[in-house]
Amino acid sequence: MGLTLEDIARQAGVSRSTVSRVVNGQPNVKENVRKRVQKVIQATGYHPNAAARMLVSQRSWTIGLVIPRTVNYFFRDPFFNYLTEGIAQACNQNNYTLAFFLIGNKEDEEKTFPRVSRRGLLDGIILQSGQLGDPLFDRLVASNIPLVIAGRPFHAEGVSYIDVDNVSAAVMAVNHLIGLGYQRIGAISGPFNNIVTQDRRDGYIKALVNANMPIEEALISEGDYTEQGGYHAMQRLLPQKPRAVFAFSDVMAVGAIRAVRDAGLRVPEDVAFIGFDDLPMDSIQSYQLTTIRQPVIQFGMKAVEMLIDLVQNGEKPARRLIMGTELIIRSTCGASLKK
Amino acid sequence: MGLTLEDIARQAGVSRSTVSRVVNGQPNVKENVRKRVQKVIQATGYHPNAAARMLVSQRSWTIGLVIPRTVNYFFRDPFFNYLTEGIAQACNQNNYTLAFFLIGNKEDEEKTFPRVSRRGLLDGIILQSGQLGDPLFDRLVASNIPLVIAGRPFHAEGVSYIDVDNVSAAVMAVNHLIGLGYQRIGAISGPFNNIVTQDRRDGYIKALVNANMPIEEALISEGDYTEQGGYHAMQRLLPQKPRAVFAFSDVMAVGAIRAVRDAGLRVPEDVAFIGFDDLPMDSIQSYQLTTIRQPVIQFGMKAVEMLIDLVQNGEKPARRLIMGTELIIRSTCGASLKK
DNA sequence: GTGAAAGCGCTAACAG
DNA sequence: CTGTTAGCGCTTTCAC
Repeated sequence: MGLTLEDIARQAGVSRSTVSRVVNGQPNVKENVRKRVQKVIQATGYHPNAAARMLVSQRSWTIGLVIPRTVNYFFRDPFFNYLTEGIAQACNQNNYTLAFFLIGNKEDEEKTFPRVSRRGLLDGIILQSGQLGDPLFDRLVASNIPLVIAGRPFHAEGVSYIDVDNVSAAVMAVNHLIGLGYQRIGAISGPFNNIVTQDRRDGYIKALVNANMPIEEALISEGDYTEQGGYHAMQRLLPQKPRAVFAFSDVMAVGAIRAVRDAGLRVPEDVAFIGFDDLPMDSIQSYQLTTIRQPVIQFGMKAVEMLIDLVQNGEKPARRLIMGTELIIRSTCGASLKK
Repeated sequence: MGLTLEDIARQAGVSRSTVSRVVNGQPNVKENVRKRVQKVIQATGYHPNAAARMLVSQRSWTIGLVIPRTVNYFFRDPFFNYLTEGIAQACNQNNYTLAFFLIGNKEDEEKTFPRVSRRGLLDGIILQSGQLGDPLFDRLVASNIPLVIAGRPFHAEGVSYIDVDNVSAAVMAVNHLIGLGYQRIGAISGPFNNIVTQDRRDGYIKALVNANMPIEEALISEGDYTEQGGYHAMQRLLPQKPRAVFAFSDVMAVGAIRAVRDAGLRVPEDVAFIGFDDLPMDSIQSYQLTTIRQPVIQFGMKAVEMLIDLVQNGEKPARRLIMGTELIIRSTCGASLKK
């Protein structure tokens, strides 16, 4: 351990530069010299020192993933597992290292922020955000380091982001229910201070309007993207006698279905359901949920690719990428009953 | 952007050395000079360059978390969320950066391994392992970088690790069932090639032996730490008519309980249950599971602290830390029926 | 207390 | 094609 270019150069009887060229696969090295150097590298198990390389090249080949726990679903929502998976995968493929920053509270933020924004450590940052007024968002934008927001931010001028087309996805979901002939279509939404929630709600309304169906506030029940939340939201919704429900997440759909069954009703015969996410979760599988599939892993990978683009080709103009979704028909929507 | 020590020094009318001392909070700087320098640093928003600091100090203040997906529960098991949370938290507190390596397949491994083991990038590594014959384990040990295994490894000579006392935990679980007077106590285990599984199984057997109860192979049913797996394992176990079951994870317990109910039996009146983990999961909450609580977040934090100890004080002798668990009594064990 | 100077290990002109 | 040289930005002796 502790080998340097110098050591390899000496052993191979060449100069540092030549070894450097070989290490970096550059041309302009005679084949037999290259072979000789490679042999020494092999034999010694030499690896170039990352810090030195970073310093001289002004590139760390590291990107940061910042997850504020205002997005406090980190614990519970497998969304983050898949997002992280996608990001990690893309980092691997592009030979980037992934630095992971989980920011819980204000104190964390103060301690961690300098590391995040310190030059030299990170080539760029992916921020998983979407919460209204996230203070991290402004600080990161101000810190002037290449930045990609995973999820459309509230103030999007000049910032690059990637998002799923939640509005269209919601329209697709509700259209599916409308197409099956259901009249009173309810929604179980997330917290309204959340941009994803707002988009899906917009889509829900848009689909109803397109179909000339009435919008009833009472048919929208606010959940919190947890199973419990879905259960209670459904309990509040039940008196409105919805014939079908669009739940803004599969997890909430499961909770809502439980509430329906506890009330002595059947799914989909009495209340039909469509969810959102389609992450392969153990606890959901048996429900045969009709749902909207988000390409979460792809989403993570694209975020990395966008960030690398920013790093290599400059941050202007800001990049945008909106990803599509897919309707997955299973049994809770009652489509099979109609045939 | 692009400020260097030199710039600050010039603006403050001192030398680089002095600025460096101020930045690093060293003594031997006159108070008024310190103030002056700090003011310039404030005003300019200067941050020292991480790469340069790494290079000269030979310390990256970065640790790597390596998760092989042989441990392919990453997707589905919230255990990793909590472990990661604990690790991230401890990194924050100690001013370390966390680099995250998710290694899926052989190809990933080949691509990523050089980055993991390259000197300069990482001060040390936490490996989440426990799978029999994990090739990463040997490579990492050989790479001679400070290493902590999260979970007791199969070959433990000379390597530092942290683990939960799974044997005692399982004894505690089964003793609880025995104490409630149950006779035929079954187990739903994980895959046998897994060291955690083996330990819990050993504990299960030990408790029965201590109580002079017979060991029946047929009462141990192999699951895979998923809900489905628990369901099917229970279906196979049901003909043995167990009066109580120790499931090696809460998720499997939930699947098993479903199987019991689908068979027209009641929990805990016909079959009592105790699980393992006690991670706060949405989909489990309503079951009121009696279980063994693992301190997963603590576990992650301790792993980081152990690694930092290794980095700072040398890797010899190897460190060991075995953490205790807690019995959480709720309703599935039937304890309340006995009163 | 403070500054000058050396050097961490590497890359990238620039000569030859 | 290959070697020499000059830094990247910082920490750290060592003088003063």
